[in-house]
Amino acid sequence: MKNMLENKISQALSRVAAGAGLETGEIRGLFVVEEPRDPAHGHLATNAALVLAKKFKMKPAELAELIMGELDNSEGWIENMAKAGPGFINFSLSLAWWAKALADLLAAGDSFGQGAPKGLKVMVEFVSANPTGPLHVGHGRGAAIGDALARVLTRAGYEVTREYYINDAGRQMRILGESVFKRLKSLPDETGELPEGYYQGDYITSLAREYLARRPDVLSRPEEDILPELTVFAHQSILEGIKEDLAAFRVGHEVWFSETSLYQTGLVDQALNFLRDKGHLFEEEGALWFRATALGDEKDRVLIKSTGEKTYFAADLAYHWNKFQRGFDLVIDIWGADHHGYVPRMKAAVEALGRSRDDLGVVLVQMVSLIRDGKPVAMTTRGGQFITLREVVAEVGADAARFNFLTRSPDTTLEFDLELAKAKTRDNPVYYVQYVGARIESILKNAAPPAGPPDLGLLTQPEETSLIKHLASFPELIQAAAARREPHHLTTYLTSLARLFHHYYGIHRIAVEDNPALAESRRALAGAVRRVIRLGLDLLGVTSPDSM
RNA sequence: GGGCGAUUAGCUCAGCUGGAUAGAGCGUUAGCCUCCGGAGCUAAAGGCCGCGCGUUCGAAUCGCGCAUCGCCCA
Repeated sequence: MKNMLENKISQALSRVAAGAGLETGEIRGLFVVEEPRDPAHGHLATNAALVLAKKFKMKPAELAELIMGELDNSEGWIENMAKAGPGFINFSLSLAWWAKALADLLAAGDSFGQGAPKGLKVMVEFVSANPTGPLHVGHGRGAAIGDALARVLTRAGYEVTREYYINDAGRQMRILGESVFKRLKSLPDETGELPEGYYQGDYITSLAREYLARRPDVLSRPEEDILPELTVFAHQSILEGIKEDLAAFRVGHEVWFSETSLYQTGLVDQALNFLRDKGHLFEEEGALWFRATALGDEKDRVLIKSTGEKTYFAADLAYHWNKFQRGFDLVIDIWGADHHGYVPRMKAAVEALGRSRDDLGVVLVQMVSLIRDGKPVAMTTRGGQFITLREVVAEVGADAARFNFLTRSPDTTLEFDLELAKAKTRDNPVYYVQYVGARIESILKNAAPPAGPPDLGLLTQPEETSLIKHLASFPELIQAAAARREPHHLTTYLTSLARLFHHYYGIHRIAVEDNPALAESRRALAGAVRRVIRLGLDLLGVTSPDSM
């Protein structure tokens, strides 16, 4: 509906441009729907700020005059027009405009905000933690962002696949197996530190104990026999744990992609051959290199070391080649911000593989620090002292954890206050938002079924118009969040919506006893709020209970 | 030394494809429980949007430089 107004103004702009002998494309317009200056007016104003292309040097005020003269308001959507200040035109939209917006929302039901299919396949690859230990809090933030982004993209009209890349090849796996082996040998003593460079946590001890219980004869066999099976056992056990943790966090990947499979199916060699044919590779000092500097990276990258061992990057490159081969139009990777140096390399690789570098989108997620009692909680992966995602979810619940992970922009570090996340008060945004849903359910539950369609024209209070305006911007918000790959805008939106409703509720009675028709209209509005709260929370992967 | 991100109210943060008087929550202060869910609401106080220069009719938003913090690389 905002687009309708924009179209009208754009058309007016075109006529002005033609009259002034300008090309339409040389005029820029910017339109923002805003609260009215005078809230008592009861309408919303559209602020049209107009900027002419620099070379024509037309004053915005002159242009504003011309636009106003050209605007077609034969349908009466625009109730009031007034020039307000240099370059600004205020449009007050009629109540009928907003009543129709609310009617459209109600008619759309649960499909409200669902974007038309874009015909684009998107992969969101996220978490992808090495299966060498349990997921920690930082992984949780990446998981929440990746999963919410996938939901938002789906709602925006993309065809989305969630994927987890399992780094189950190479050195890390070997060290994992050896770590368990060393711990196995030290049993029943489990207190001693393993040597430097080995994984230390309690989970290593648990794995060792578990394996010993399963195969009591394990230590009587030669080391080269047991190491491989110990490695497989450890990595599979840990992966199972990761899957359980993610499931408890309501995160589901459709595809679990194994790094090892890239080698088994020959994809790495195929990808390297492809690049060699395209002239992106060269040999030097016995190693095979990717000429990344030609595509914007700061140095060239080794793909096969002089020892013959392929690098992690070689596998990752093959993996991304495979992603595009599977038909994805857009590939989004969610990485920890400490991998940011990897971005130019991967972009260069994507370009070398024959795609636009923009076909790969990378979302970098900054660190999480946990706060308890106002003090940071120490989190190191060394020495087994780290807070796992499982512990956090067990303590505060998946709803609070997810919502809190999604309150901030990915590129700012996040302080996660454990006490606050558990609080059942206004302080805690997730409860605040959920509370609105429960409150509305309670209000609607007490009402008799409506006799007929509500008269939405009765909703003339400014607080009602503010609510409708906010509700009506939901589809637009989803598109913006998808385009910018920033699901955290949903939390801001929902918190605002909750505040608007609480405010409205505090001022106006919904179940007005002496005016059943008005009560019916207000219940319809409340129902619309309830629906958008539910839809919005669902995009975050947070539940919206009917009672709390 | 190079790179990426951050810097907005006492605290934690939104807002950034340039628009009118920069927004929330917490905290502080003053109010509201015969009232549809008080897990709530009303209001007040609180800002050189890190600093400087530039582009523009207009900059928290864009560009350049500097400072501080975090991270990555050498």
